[in-house]
Amino acid sequence: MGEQVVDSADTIRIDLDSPTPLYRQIGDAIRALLVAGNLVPGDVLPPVRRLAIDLGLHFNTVAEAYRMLALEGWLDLRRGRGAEVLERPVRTTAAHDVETKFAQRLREHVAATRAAGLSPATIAQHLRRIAEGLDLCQSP
Amino acid sequence: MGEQVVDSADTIRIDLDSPTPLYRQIGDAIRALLVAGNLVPGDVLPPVRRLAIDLGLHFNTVAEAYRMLALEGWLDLRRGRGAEVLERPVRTTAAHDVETKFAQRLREHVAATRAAGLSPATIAQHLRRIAEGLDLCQSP
DNA sequence: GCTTTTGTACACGACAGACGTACAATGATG
DNA sequence: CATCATTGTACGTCTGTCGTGTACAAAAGC
Repeated sequence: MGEQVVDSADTIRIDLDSPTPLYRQIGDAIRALLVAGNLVPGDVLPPVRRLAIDLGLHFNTVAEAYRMLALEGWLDLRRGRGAEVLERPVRTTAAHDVETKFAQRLREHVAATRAAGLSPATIAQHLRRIAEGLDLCQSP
Repeated sequence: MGEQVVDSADTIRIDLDSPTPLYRQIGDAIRALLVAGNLVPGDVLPPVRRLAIDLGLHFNTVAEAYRMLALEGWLDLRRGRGAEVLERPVRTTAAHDVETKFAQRLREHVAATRAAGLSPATIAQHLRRIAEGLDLCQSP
């Protein structure tokens, strides 16, 4: 235990022109790694200053992202020790609201991407790929 | 031509607690309707004040959303006349960047939803449904 | 022509985001 | 044990954006 998996700019891509805040972009990207299993309990994230340099941002921005994930229960955050990935119970307590919002956002995201010029076939391909990954993840 | 399809709160759902700006939520929702074909060229969107009342927002917020869509080429916006849906060439000019960002955002959105407790099976179901819709849309 | 309707322009207040600086707690090192 | 580097935290500041209020301009209806 205790490996460093997040190789910064390699897996985390930041878009300075995006309307979504930087700290949220970082947090979202790391959460994706956590859910995917690229980061497992016991792993230690890079120090905020280290990751900040690699991303070309201020370390307080990275710290904000870590705090967001800590509030969600993903990280154990202590000064002097770093950010350690916690065991997090992935409860399947689905509220109706969650599903509704997910579906709507998904439609909107797809629509925006179509409007941006990406072909429906390509979009469908990505959607199916993710869906297959989810099947494997649940009952192998 | 000239029908009013957007029945406000029926099809457009606004989340006041969301970090994404209200005008963007409105615009994204309407864009989804446009791409889906629920709104076709010649249709007229409700006046900004009307839609604002239905959504419980300020009319300038709705106007901002309309302007966003007008900049993208979806609407013909003139004072006194209203907002008319335009014929918009859906060019399939896919930049690599668009596809990459779409895939990343999609992964992050799915991860966040899983973290929120929605089951992988349900998520996969939604993904496949959208994918099928895209297939029909392209070559029936 | 006058009134109503509809989008526009612009200023204002509030808030969040990103950064800079100083600090506190942990751990390594001698 | 003392010291120091490392690491996250706290807080102030500034800029930009968001939502709104108010006044205006153009088109349509009567």
